Amino acid sequence: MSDHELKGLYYHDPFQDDHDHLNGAACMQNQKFPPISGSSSAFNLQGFDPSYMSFTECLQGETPMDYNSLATAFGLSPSSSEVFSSVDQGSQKQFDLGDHLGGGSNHDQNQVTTPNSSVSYSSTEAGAEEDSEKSKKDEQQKGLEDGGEDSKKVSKAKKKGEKKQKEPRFAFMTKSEVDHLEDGYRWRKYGQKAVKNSPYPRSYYRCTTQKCTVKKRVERSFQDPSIVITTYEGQHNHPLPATLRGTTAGMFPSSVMLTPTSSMAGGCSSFPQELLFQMPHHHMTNQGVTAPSVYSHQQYNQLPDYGLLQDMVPSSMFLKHEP
DNA sequence: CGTTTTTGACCAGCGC
DNA sequence: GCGCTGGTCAAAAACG
Repeated sequence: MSDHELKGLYYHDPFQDDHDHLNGAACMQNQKFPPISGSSSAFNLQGFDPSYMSFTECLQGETPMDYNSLATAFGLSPSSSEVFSSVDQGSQKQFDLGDHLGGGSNHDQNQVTTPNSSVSYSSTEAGAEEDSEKSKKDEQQKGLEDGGEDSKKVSKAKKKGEKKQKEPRFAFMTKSEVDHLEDGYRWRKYGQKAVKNSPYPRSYYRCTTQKCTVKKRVERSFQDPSIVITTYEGQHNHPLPATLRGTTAGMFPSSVMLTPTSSMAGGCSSFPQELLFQMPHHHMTNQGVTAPSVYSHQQYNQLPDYGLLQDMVPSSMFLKHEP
């Protein structure tokens, strides 16, 4: 194994956006957490505190919050193209997930980082990094309509014109036996690829609802096979399939935590169910920036104005799914 | 029989 | 230019 692998620098896919999230975070710095009217707020998970809506709810887009809120919660501003662009472009190719997942050290598992410390993250670096692969792919899709000839193979002649705007994406990790976690939506698998440096393949799913372009990628961590990494891309433009509702609502963790990626495994093990937000601290840590910290549910609730979350803008979540 | 999964092929981008 | 890689397509197979 090469050095970079050992360092876990290769886990880019699900988190290559995370860096962007980070950038998005920077963009969000002046925004407050989505002020949810009355009983709901942010994207906490249901089942724990009724005042919070479930993660699933957020995903569904049924509530006023919708994905936008979730995105916002994650530092993605649906209304901000800037954030979007920074969010979804894969400017970052490498991510030291390895540290988070397996190896990593187990430090600061219960420390609380102050908002200030995370603020330093805001320094964007790739935020304006033009449209990388994403747009290119779009081209691939749309382009080619011209050559209906033999090129029909892969080219799907998509109505060009519309410069498909970058989709917001976010990833989260789930401790689960099953790869494809039920999230309430119906997905159709459209591809599977072997993941570099990992014995586990990555599966590609698309929302089966017509006109819904949401996609998601699911792969298992090669560092910790018990962890499934799910990356959502896009925003559902429809409600949850009725048949699946209810059964999934309670599947998501009830507590929210911000955690140092390196302590993820350990942190998860101490709770029946938990949701952890992983801070995109990759290179940050190298710069001496305080590493993300773990927040208990209570701590989270106590965060004034959610300033912490706001500043930290998690790029991904860690879910522990107990079947 | 309609829908979903499987799977090999294809394409574009990137690094060398 | 070449090889590698991620993402997608689509025909065939599997499934309910």
